[in-house]
Amino acid sequence: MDKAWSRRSPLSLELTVGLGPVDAISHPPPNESELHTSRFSPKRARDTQQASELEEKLTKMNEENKRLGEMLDKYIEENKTLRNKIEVRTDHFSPSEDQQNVASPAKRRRIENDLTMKLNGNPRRETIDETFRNESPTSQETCMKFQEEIKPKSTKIIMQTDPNDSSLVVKDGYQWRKYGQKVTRDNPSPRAYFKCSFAPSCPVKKKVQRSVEDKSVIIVTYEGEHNHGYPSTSLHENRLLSCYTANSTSGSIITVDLTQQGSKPNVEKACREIQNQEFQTVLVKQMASSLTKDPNFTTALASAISGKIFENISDVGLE
DNA sequence: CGAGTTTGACCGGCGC
DNA sequence: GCGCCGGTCAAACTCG
Ligand SMILES: [Zn+2]
Repeated sequence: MDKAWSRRSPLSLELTVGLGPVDAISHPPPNESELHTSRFSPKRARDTQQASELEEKLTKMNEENKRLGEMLDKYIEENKTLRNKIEVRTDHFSPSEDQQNVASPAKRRRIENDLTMKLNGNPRRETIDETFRNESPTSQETCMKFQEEIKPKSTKIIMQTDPNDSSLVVKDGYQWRKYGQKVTRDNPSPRAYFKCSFAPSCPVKKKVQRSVEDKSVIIVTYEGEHNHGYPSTSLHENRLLSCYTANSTSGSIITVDLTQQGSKPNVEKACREIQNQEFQTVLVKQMASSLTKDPNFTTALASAISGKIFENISDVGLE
């Protein structure tokens, strides 16, 4: 396994670098006449200086943009390589190994449960990444686990919620009707089962359960896709959901912080999250899993990132 | 009174 | 075949 990819920690995806200082953006660029028609007026020297400064800034920003683009290309390329290696490894399994690893649906479910357990018990949220990068005697099996995780058309979302809020209600933009609750074997916190309130015309279900170790973290598993729009009119909720749907086809894991849910989104926190190592790890993990399934990965990722950045910019602008 | 929630019963798949 | 477990059903209940 190529360790270079994982070793390049913390995956220096400096998403904010291209934005530069905010004032460089908020000042409108000089128009053509200001740049080129200045005569021998007293203001000329100052204008020229301003113009050259602005041009310099513009050039710098263009360079940054170019660099970001190249970085993105590089990551896409690396993830393609990664995917190829996963496929190669899978192909090299002998039939006997295959039978040992995925002999029956039950065994497959075991593997899934195993993963979920790790997920539930790991507040640092590096589950698959950690499992995947550790080269161990069972690395082939973990490779299969990775594949198992991205196979189903279900999406796991790990949400940070207010620890004081003991309910399992997640405002994701859709309306849900609870149809069951169960205490599962590996988690003392009950698991709640929800159906979309548009059922039976909409088949979507979700499971919500708190993490074993960190009860402020809840894990939401969505199954299926909605065949209708958002009933909710909340912009914030819908933005959250659009982030989810952008990734829903790839069976990826998404981390969302809902601590500020109900009030104004915490911009600084969101911004910090983008730069946060864990967030980046999750992001790149998403990139990897998205690539293995979704040819339109770049579009989805770009919209997810730009959505997050736009959210920050627009909310900062409102301050 | 209707819609949504709670909760014990039930069911099917699986391992032993 | 039996017991375990996750998932679902549906009657009873609650709330607006
Ligand atoms: Zn729906």
